[in-house]
Amino acid sequence: MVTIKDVAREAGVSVGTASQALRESPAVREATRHRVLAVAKRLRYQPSALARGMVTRRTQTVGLLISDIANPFFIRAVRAIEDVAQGNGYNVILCNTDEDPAKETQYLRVLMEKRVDGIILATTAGSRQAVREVRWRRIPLVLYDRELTGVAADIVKVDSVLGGRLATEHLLRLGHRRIAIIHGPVVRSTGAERLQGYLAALEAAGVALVPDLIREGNFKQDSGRELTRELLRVSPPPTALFCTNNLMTVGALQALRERGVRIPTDLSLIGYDDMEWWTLTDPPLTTIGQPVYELGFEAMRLLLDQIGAKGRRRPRRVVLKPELLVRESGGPPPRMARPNTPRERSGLLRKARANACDT
Amino acid sequence: MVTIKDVAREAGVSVGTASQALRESPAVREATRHRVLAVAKRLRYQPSALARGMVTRRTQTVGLLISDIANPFFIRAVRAIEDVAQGNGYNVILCNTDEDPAKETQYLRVLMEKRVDGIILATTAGSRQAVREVRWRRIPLVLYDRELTGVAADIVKVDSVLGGRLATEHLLRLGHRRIAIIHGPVVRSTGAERLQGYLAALEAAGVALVPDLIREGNFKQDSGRELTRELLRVSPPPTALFCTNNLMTVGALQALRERGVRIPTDLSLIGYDDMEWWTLTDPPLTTIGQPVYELGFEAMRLLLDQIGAKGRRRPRRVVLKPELLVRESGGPPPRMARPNTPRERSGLLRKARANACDT
DNA sequence: CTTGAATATTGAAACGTTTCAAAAATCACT
DNA sequence: AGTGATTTTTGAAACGTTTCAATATTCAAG
Repeated sequence: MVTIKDVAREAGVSVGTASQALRESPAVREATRHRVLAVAKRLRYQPSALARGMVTRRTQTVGLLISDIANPFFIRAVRAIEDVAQGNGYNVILCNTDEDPAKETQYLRVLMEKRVDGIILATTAGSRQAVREVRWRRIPLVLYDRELTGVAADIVKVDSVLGGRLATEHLLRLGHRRIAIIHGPVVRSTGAERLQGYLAALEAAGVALVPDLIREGNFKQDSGRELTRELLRVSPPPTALFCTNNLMTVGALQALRERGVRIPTDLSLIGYDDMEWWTLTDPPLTTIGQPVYELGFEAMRLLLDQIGAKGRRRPRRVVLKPELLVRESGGPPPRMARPNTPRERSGLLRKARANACDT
Repeated sequence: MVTIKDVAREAGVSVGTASQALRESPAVREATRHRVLAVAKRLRYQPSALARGMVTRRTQTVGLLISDIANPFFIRAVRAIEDVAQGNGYNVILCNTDEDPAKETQYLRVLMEKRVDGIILATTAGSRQAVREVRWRRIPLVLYDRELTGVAADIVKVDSVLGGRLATEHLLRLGHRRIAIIHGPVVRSTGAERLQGYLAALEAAGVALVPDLIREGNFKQDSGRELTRELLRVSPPPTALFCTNNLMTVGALQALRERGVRIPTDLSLIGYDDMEWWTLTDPPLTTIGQPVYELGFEAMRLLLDQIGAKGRRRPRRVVLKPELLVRESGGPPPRMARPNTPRERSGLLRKARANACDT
């Protein structure tokens, strides 16, 4: 491994001068700088970020913990965060916690050991102790998307209560009263808030709650599929379903398709988060959209701000607004559309009838 | 920042002993070890990976460069690679090059500066110089998914010539003769190979090539959409389209939908790579599937093998097989269609008829 | 008790940088 | 040529670990 010592020797200068020259310090003479740079190039000198980090106490690296790398919602944020980081001379170490608090704790430890300059965290809410450690060490921290009670840190999020309300009100407006929800884990702030918005909207409309229609998923595809299957077995079945994140919505779509339930004829579906291919599904999906890029952008801005700040600032909050994106998966409830029996909605029956039609 | 010196002082031992104790070396007495560990915990001692890395010349970190983080194909590989890495005590730094050679070059430099123990690279093929540097420094390297001519390194890939042939033969078997292809950049080995498979299949079937039906995209969604629009303007239009990666296929779907082209009635579409939600599109898509998890798994195994190896081994190649996944987006070309009206299969028509039945 | 062997601990070098006070070289004036 | 000011360069400390030869301590046996 060729070190700065080799470069210095070869260029006939001291190590100190070589270091200065390589970092374009103005304190070194033009001629010397050229000589050193030439030698460095010839020897293929590559500075060690480890050594540099030790003495400068800066690594120009930030850690980014997301809870699901398969979720496009986070991926788009990664883009934004990377863009801003790159533009400011920072590298990003991306860690995927898979909604697993143990993994989150472990990654936080690794990032601290690597002496990152700051951390952006979409928490699973199960790693409070580790997060406290981060704060205790005065490592710049920005919470992303999800709150963490009891931890005073900067946060960037979307108003999920509003999101839950927008979705539910939309369904109410269409005439639905039996509205099912598959919400996320209530320990995650997003899970709790979207549910809260749903409840608030129903209450405001004077619609009674049906506990059977309220199910807690885990923000992953499988739970969306499984819980939708369960909901379809409830009697009488819901006329509308609100699925509170994108992956669970994909799962719901699978279950609905497998049961032959027509959207929105038999059931209205509203999802959460926007995805490119949701205009390609059958039918295109009505969802709650979130300003994802902005979210990531703001998170990184806040982090840089903390890194640059002298003392401790008081925590800042950035709360963005979600919006309702109406496409074609919402419609009036079945009995309002047509005066036929509730069984009408059975997928099996429909298929049977469709076949009959064909003959 | 509390260092190992503080721990040693507080525990009444030398720095050397403290170090040993913390790493559970058997050369330190039980009692001493306990004392040191207790102090470390109390002081919230956190070792510095930087300092450790300097002296051990190991960082227990590997770099993973993928070319598009929005592409589920790579994401699933990331999972596999992370799983294996984690299981062997390694961390992964994930870098997204966005199919941009400049970014790739830059990331390779950063990873070398960070002294990662190895690199897994899905190359854009535009960073040959930087990759040579990696080899020159004897940093373990595994090429992933894509070849890089002139660089002798381990590689894990899928046989894309075969993939291209399987797709094309499937369309030929359905009776198509005007088969369009949107292939990837021929500078990427995957781009070139899939095209090659397509050409070989056509030639073997004695079907003349139509240059107008052969278009080069960039593996991103936009190019899929744009090129599909162009293909639809060719006269006479193709009866089938082979889209050689998943994102371009999404783009193609958008273009087809926007033009009201029915699949497979008006046009048969075959994509590449499997995605969860491709069973949810209208219609479910026939594609070439690749053993993604295995691909990642093998890549990390090879890398660990290199890291553990003494001297230089001769490069290994792992080539996996793709498979044809037949779903519903392929059918006979329009004029060969069954005696009943081709429109029969149209999604719109189906809906209309279903509604008619209901009344 | 001694003694020699076995076990545990110490202390210093090394890893590759940056930083900065001090020394050296150069420059601009007499 | 001498002087003081200015610009360049040097050399060593520091960053926080690991490693390992050298020393110190403990143990078992006589």
